This record gives sequence, C-alpha cells and structure tokens, in this order.
Amino acid sequence: MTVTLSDVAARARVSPATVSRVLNGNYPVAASTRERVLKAVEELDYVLNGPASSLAAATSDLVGVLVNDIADPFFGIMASAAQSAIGEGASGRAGGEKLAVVCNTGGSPERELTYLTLLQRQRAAAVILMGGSLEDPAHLAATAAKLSRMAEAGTRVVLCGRPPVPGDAHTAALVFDNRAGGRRLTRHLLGLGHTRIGYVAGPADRTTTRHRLEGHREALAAAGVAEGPTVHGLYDRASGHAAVAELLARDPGLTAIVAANDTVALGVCAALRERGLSIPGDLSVAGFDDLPFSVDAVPALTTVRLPLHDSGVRAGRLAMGTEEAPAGGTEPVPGELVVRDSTAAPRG
Amino acid sequence: MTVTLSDVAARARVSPATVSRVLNGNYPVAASTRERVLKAVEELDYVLNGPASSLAAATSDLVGVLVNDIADPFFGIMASAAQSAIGEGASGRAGGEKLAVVCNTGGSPERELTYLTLLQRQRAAAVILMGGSLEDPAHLAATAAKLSRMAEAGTRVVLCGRPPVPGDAHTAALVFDNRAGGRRLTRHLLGLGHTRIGYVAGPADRTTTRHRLEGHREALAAAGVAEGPTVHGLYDRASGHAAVAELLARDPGLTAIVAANDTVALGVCAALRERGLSIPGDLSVAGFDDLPFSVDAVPALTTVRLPLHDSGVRAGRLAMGTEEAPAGGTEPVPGELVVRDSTAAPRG
DNA sequence: TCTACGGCAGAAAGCGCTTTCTATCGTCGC
DNA sequence: GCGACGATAGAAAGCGCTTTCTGCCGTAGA
Repeated sequence: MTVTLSDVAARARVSPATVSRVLNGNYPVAASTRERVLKAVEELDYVLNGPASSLAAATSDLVGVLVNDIADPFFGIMASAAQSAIGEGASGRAGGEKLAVVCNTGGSPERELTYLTLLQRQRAAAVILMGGSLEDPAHLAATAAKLSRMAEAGTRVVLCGRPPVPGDAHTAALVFDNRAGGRRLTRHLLGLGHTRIGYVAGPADRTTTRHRLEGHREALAAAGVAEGPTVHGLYDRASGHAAVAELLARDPGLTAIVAANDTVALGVCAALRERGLSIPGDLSVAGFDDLPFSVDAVPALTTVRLPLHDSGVRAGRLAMGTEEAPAGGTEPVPGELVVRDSTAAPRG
Repeated sequence: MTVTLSDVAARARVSPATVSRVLNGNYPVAASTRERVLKAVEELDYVLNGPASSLAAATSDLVGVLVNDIADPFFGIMASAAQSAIGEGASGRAGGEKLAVVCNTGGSPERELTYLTLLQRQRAAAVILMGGSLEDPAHLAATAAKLSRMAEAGTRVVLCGRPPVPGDAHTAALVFDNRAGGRRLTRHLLGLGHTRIGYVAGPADRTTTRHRLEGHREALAAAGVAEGPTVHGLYDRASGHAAVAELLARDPGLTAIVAANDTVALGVCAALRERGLSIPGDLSVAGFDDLPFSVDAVPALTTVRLPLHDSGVRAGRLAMGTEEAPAGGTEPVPGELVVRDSTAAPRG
C-alpha cells in the first residue's frame, strides 16, 4: 500500500540505513549511491513517515505558534511573520525544514493548555506564545509548569508579547513595552491640552490590558491630572462601541478617549459619529498597535505602532535557534507614537 | 527521563496494553482498573507520545488548515471558525480530540505543496484548503495529485472557497458564489445609474479574482453597458491605492470603482480622498467580503457579504467527519449584497 | 456438577524509522 | 609489499505505542 523506506532501499539496492542517511544528510554517503537513492525516492514517490521518524529520532519538525485570536490582524501579522521566518529557516539542505502551525486559543486558558499538551505530545521542536496572557495565578502556574517540562524535553519556548516567566532560563522572551506606549500616548493627549480623558480598556485580567492602562495612569499622575472614567471590555469593535455610552454618561465633559487598541478605537469612533460628535473636533480618539486599517480610518487614527512584523520574525528565528536570545535579560521592544488626525487640541 | 506507557502500567500494576486501552477508550476495561490507571497517569504526569501513537495506529490527530494569507482577516475569520469547530468536535470521551493547525502559504504554490507534503508526512487526519487557488495547470495538477494520494491514505480533504477538483469524489468542497456576488454588486451600481465603472481586480491567475471579475462583466453585458478600465493587483490596500491613478488616467469620467475586496476598496477610498474626490459624491466605491472594518469605514462600504464564519465552521465539521458533504454536488454559497454609504447615484 | 461463554487482562508482534556498532574495501605511508 | 586508516555501507537494536490473538476466571445454563 504505502511506500516505506525499505521499498526505496530495495529499489536502490542499498540498505534502509543508507536511505535514511541520504534523506537526513548527516552522514557521508557516496555521491553515486546518493543519486541512486534519490532516483528511487523520486520513482516511488516516497514520502517519509513523520511519526515513525519523530519516534525514532525523538524530535519532530513541528513548531507551534499559539495566538489569542487568529481573526485579529494583530496576531495574524505576527504569526505570519513568524511562520515565514520559520519556513525560510529551511535554508540548508535538509534538517532545518520545520512546519510552523498556528493554534488559536481564543484567549481561553484551557485551550492554551490543551494546545500545549497536544504540542508536547507531538514533541514539537518549538513553541511560540504570542500576545498577553491571563493573569490568573493558577493558570500562570500551570502554564509555567507545562512550559518548563517541555523545555526540559528539548522544546524551545519563545514568548512574544508576553512577560517572561520569572526564573525560567529556558525561555526566550520578546516583550512589548506597552506601559511606555500607553504613557507616551497619554502624554501626547495631555500635551494637546486634554485633561478629561476616558479610557476603554481590554479584559481586566490580561497583562497587555494592565500594562497599557498603567502607562496611561502614570502619564496622568506625572502631569497631576485626575484619572477619567475607565471601562473594560474585549479587544473588539463592539466593546469600543458600547463603551462610549458609559464613558459619556460618567463624564459628559470628556474631550478625549483612549482605546485599548485600534479595533476598539474604531468602535469608539463609530459610536461617537452616531451621536453626531465629530473627531477630533468634539473628542479626540487614540488607539494602539497601528494595524493596517488605522491609517485609512476617517479620521486617520493616532496610535502607538508596535513592530508586529519584526517581532514575529524575531520570534520565529528564536524558535528556530537561528538567533540567540538576547543575553542578560530582555529589554522591552518600544512602541512608536504615531500622531495622525484623530487627535487634536480640545475645543475652546 | 520521560515517562512512558510502561511506567504507568508498572505503577498501576497492569500491562501496557491495558493502559493504552484506558487512554483510548475503545475496549472494555473494568471500572476499578481504569481508575487505577488514571490515577497512575495523574501521579506520573504522563503525556502520551504522539509520534509513537501515530505510528502504531497509522493515524494522527492533526488537521491542517491552509490559508493564503493569515494576516488577512478574510482567512483569519474562516480559520478561526474552522478551528473552533474542530476543537469542539472533541466532544465525546476520547478519540475526537484533534489539533487544528493553520498553515500560511502566502499564496505561493510551492509553499502550498510543501505544507501538504509535511502534512502528508504527519499522516494528518484532515486537510482544509481555504481560499481561491492559482489557476496554473501544472500547479493544479500537482495539487490534485497530492490531495488524491492523501485522500487515499485516509486523510479527509476539504476545500473551502476553492473550486472542486473535477472528478475527485473524495473531496468535500464549499464554494463561494463569487460570480453571482460580482454580478449583484455591479447590477446595484448599474441600477443607481452608473455606466462608467472601473474595476480593481486581484491577481490575474486566481480563481477568486476571475470569478468576481466575470460576474462584473456579466452584469455589464446583460445591461448592454461597455466595460470600463480594469487593473490587476494584489489583495491589499496598496494595490487599491495605486490602482486609482491608473484607472482615472484611463477614464477620467469614471463614476464608480469596484474593488476586488474590502481591503483593496479601502486603498481606493484613501487614494480618492487624497485627490480631493468625495465618496460617493464624486465616485462610488464598492468592496467585497464585508470584513469587520468595512462597516466602520467612512463612508461605510457597500460590499458583498460572504458567510466567512459559517463556512469556516462547516469546513471544520466536514474535516471532522461530523457533517456529511452535501451529496449530489455542491451548490455554491451565495453572497449577500450589503448596500451602505459608499455607493450612490452618480452626480447630475 | 460440567460445559459454554462472556468479560477482561496480558503477551507479543509489529508500525517505519534512526543510529550505534561493526564490516568491508581501497589506499596511503614506510 | 604489509599494516593501518579513512570512507562507506550494512546489521540490528530499539523508539513507545496499538492491537490481534490468547488466556483466565467466573457465572449461567443444563
């Protein structure tokens, strides 16, 4: 039925061992023999049995990329970048060829753990966890435990956009400086003269949410400005849309609204428009991430640009072992303030 | 080092066979024995060796989802839906537990084939190909050959948004009626009174591109209206942006522009705005897909809504074997015309 | 009481590959 | 011209699991 290594060996008149060596290319094989084997492979249309190979070699060529929401371009861009970095890693002859697969956790801790177990089962070569994590201590501990077991078993673990696990030396981490980004954004608004700023935050129990919010508060505190109303929601348009009513109810005098990310900001803009309020005339709005559509929003969104693509590529390289983890701790990747048309000095 | 089945067996004082049976749950095991085994599994923190298991059982729990561009919400939404349908399929005790992984081909035929081979290596349980395909005959043949080999080997193959391979009975296919959608959209424009309509198409060699464009032409032909200028580009914002100059150069009297999809339409709108043209005052613009941001564009985009989420879910179910493929050929999934503010009657 | 049978558990044979260890051959140095 | 060594190829022992084939034991039917 299926063609096996021995079939190829028989046809090439060599031993299975030789075929294996030709395919893996880590042992000297005479050029003539190699050609004969390759020809047989070709003729038989042979495909290596992955499980058998992984079993015997105790490793696999799978790299798992875990993301919170694959439908969100924030993750899509990073995952895409990582995946191409990993795919290209297959530079040399053989061996480097890895299969990067992305797994969608939907932000659910259980699914995150399930995927990790599944990846562990498969003896994945590496795992990349993208995006902020839940701050529930139980979940954190469970994840950390699982990751360190995997690391022990030889799986490379890379964190991208998620705080490093304290004390885990096995893990490479790339973290975004969400706090500084939040600070910078709010400082910009303060600089324009805003003093009544509403905030639409993400889910309360996520690191990303907390850090951005903390940055916002730090900027406020530094300027001696009182904190405005804050509403928590999901990282989606609907949350932004819904938050506006609440924010305005809590402080009708708001002159600016900061959103947890660009998608939320879009929802905020929509709601504002529906109320007949102009942006930035009546209220300024700012987002975070600088997703591709943000420049096309009307008005174009002021936001904080995160190097999503670059970070994805770096995460991919770290996972491949092509690039070494920055020694001596990871300094966070900064975000860049991008000022566009959705923010302006408050009226009057 | 690593805990194996035998370790568990030893601790539970049963044979490895029994442990395997408990874990797979497809053979009668006395309740007391089962509990003993489960307890040992727990205590030893045992994780099944996937490769070994796949090797012995000649199947794996991997489901591959191939997409053209994971950073594009069009694919993100479908992939996400498919993945959750597959994840939930793990309803019953054991066995149903599948790992859905998404693979980003970047629209490259080679990478598509590479991923397929890798998935074939892993003896994937199923493969879902999402989105239109390249129309190159060589590639089509290669893909079809590979898919049918995989199908023979027991991998379920599902096509979602891609035309079925003629004569391949193994393959379930879900196709979007891009042609009808294109027709409907252009008819809408014609109905408003437009007769000089530009078209920004996707890459020329993709099925999706061709079908949408054909629908457009059919509508034009049916109304006896001459075809306007057409420009091909990628399915991204930049292409839409760049196309405007060319379109307007070819016919400065254009009153409407139809874009290959919403992302392209956004680029078109941006370029128009930069030229000081108002939408829909000076020109109407229409997109395709109805991605989440389209409703928030200003003006909100007229477009054709495709049931991305539903289709993804169905594709996932088909891959799981939970849902049977529609017998007697697949009738295409229709798109729904969504009229919003970016289209209006041409001026004067 | 004896036989038959159903319900469980174990033994053991692989699944298809990798990899150590061993064997062979040709060639080089003296 | 002889022993040794480098370069290749083969034999065979697993990797950790699944599953068929047996076997045991207890109960039910006669």
